[in-house]
Amino acid sequence: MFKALKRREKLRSDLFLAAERMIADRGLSGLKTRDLAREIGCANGAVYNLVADMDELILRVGSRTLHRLDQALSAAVPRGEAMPQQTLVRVALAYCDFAAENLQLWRALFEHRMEADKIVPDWSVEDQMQLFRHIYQPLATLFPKRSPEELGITARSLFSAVHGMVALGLEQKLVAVPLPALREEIARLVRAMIDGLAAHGGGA
Amino acid sequence: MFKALKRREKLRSDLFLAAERMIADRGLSGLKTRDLAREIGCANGAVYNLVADMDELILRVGSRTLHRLDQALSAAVPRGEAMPQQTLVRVALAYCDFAAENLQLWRALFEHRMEADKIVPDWSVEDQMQLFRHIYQPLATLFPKRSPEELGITARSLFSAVHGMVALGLEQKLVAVPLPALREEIARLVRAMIDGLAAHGGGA
DNA sequence: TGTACATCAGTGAACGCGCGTTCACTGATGTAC
DNA sequence: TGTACATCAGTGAACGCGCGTTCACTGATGTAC
Repeated sequence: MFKALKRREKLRSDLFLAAERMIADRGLSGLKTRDLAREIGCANGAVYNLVADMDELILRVGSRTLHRLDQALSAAVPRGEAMPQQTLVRVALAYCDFAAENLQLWRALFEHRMEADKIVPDWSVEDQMQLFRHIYQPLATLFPKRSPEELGITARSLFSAVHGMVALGLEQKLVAVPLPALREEIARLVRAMIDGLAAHGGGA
Repeated sequence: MFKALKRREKLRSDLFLAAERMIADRGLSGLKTRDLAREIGCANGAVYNLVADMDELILRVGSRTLHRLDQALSAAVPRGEAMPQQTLVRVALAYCDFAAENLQLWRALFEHRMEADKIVPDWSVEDQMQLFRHIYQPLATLFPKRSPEELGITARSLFSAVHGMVALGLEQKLVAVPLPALREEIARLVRAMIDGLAAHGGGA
């Protein structure tokens, strides 16, 4: 009974690792149940003893990716960094770097869509919320007078803009921008947005 | 012979219109050959007399969308607008509005991926290039000293950032931002980026 | 320790569905004489 | 004007592939007595 439980756990984590590797190598659309089963050494039906369906599996991998991203963003800001502007620039660049180094896994976070009726589990939503603090907190120190709602919107705008630049920058379609140039552009964007906010305030 | 040609032309444009409506209603993944055939009143095999395959059809619809976008952006700038900053803000907002009003068609532009080996036809690439002038030209008047390469990168950055805000803003996931607020944020972003550029120059 | 029984992970063939694309055939239209 | 023939758009059934998911069955593991 002990052994059985252990085995089950082992197989389960093997499954997650295999799925992660498969997405990283071949993209989200390259993830196939039969390949996974072969990879972890079991019949393809057995996958459904470990996981309810593919959606759950993808969300689990996504969760791992988000955690690693969280760590990367934390690591990017030196302990005791006093300037929130600097922090935001560093976080944005770390985001860019993470996306570049984990291209397919990062893309999978945004590509995956659940069927409309199925609800995203709480733990998955929580993972996403957690990350927001990397933007929210520096903004809050930078603009202590602003309301949480204003800060929330600003944080979202900042993220959206940076995300857009990373997404199109890494696409390499049409005009190919080399990574260092992209990083420079992102840093410039973040500084400009912060300056703009400082100058004109949060209201209309 | 005349009649046959006419009929063929008619059917072909019916096909494009039906495809456009179908994408607008149900999204790119809701586009099915059998539905199209029924819609335009022919057998499903006949679709392949009008168009080589689905990729071509989607690109054709995309082309129409890009042209309408082009017109919308042109219309957004009053004749004789002298201030390029204003122009850029207007263009960005018009982009946002167009995306909001043509949500699925606009999404289809970015969702569609051809198989790696197939090449995108020239006329399709050309459509995309054309649009860039709405950003490039105001930037060129604003910063007459900068090289075309610098301006190209700046234009791309500006577009990416605005596009990112529109894309995530219209997604309505997690935090839902109302459209007027989104527009305000976008205007702020564009102004901030321009100011930032004016202040710090184009180099590193 | 041994026997009978229960449980449940594991198996892999088969189900089921979706859907783009092909193809042998038809029938209407146009051409040649 | 009429007849024989050629062309080619149009037909719709069938091909082919991919692939998530199910399910009747097996066999190993654990429990009861």
